[in-house]
Amino acid sequence: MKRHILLYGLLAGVLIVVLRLIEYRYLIATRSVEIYGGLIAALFAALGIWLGVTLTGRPERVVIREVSVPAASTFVADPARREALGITKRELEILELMAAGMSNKEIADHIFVSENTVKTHASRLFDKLGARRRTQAISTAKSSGLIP
Amino acid sequence: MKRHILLYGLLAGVLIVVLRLIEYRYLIATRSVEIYGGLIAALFAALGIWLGVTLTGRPERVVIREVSVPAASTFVADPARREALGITKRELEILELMAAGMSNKEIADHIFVSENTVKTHASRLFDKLGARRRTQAISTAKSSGLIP
DNA sequence: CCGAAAATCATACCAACGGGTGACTGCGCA
DNA sequence: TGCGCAGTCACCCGTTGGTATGATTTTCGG
Repeated sequence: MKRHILLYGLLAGVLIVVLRLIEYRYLIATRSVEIYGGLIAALFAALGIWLGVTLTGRPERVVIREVSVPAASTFVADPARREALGITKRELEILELMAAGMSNKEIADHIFVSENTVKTHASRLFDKLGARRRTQAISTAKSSGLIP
Repeated sequence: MKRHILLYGLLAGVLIVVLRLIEYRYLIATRSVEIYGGLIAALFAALGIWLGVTLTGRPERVVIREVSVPAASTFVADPARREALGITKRELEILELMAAGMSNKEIADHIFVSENTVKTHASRLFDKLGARRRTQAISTAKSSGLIP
């Protein structure tokens, strides 16, 4: 800000000096004041525009818009959470299918294993999650960020 | 924009005319060109500043900063969804407790009714949701926006 | 005040779920 | 090569969940 004003004054002074030099050196006719005037006007107008633009800066208005981000779409399964609880990939797979509302038999048919296998996976899963029912397992897994 | 330029030119012309009139009318000494120069400089600088501010001031740059807001906290249970499926308040209550991982007995103790009552509520709920298991009911209710 | 919807409870039955135990097979790592 | 882990499967048994049917009471709008 102060630099601008100083620069402005300095330029004005230099211009005046230049004009005087021209006047004395080349003895330009007195009535050519219009030429000087126009010159000065153009120069200072340009300077003024530059100043105006520089001083006022860009009026940047920041609008903070709260956008509700669908948690499901931004969900990324990170293995860190899974391994923190000692849950294997297969167990997580069964957990997801359970959360989708499938029965043990349906899960078994879906991943091509026997129902007993699904049961043992589920049992170990409940143990690791500290759940006694599948609904409880789903609930805690959800709040742990294990599943969307 | 165009209006500004026109106004600018007009002002310049008027100023020149005024200066000439002053020059001829009062016969001001030739070497007082500095005074004229300073005058013109000041005027046009002011004009330029005004122009700069006016011209650049218009395009207000709006920066939209999207703030991610947890979707879960913005959840509001609207009765429209519930009634569209013909689900009663009590049934929704049982649904929420089911989704929290409670057993029928726990729900019964929680809302001070018998386990049989919870069972009948649950049965009707499954019927309305087209679910055969509680996990499935929770899953569909969630995707329907019935529960968070 | 009356009737429909909602809420409550019971009984019986069968399917699904969950716990416990034991066993077998690959696979990677020491 | 042996050990541990993940995955697979089986059996039994008790608990829980879900369906069907029927009944009573409460609530609420016309």
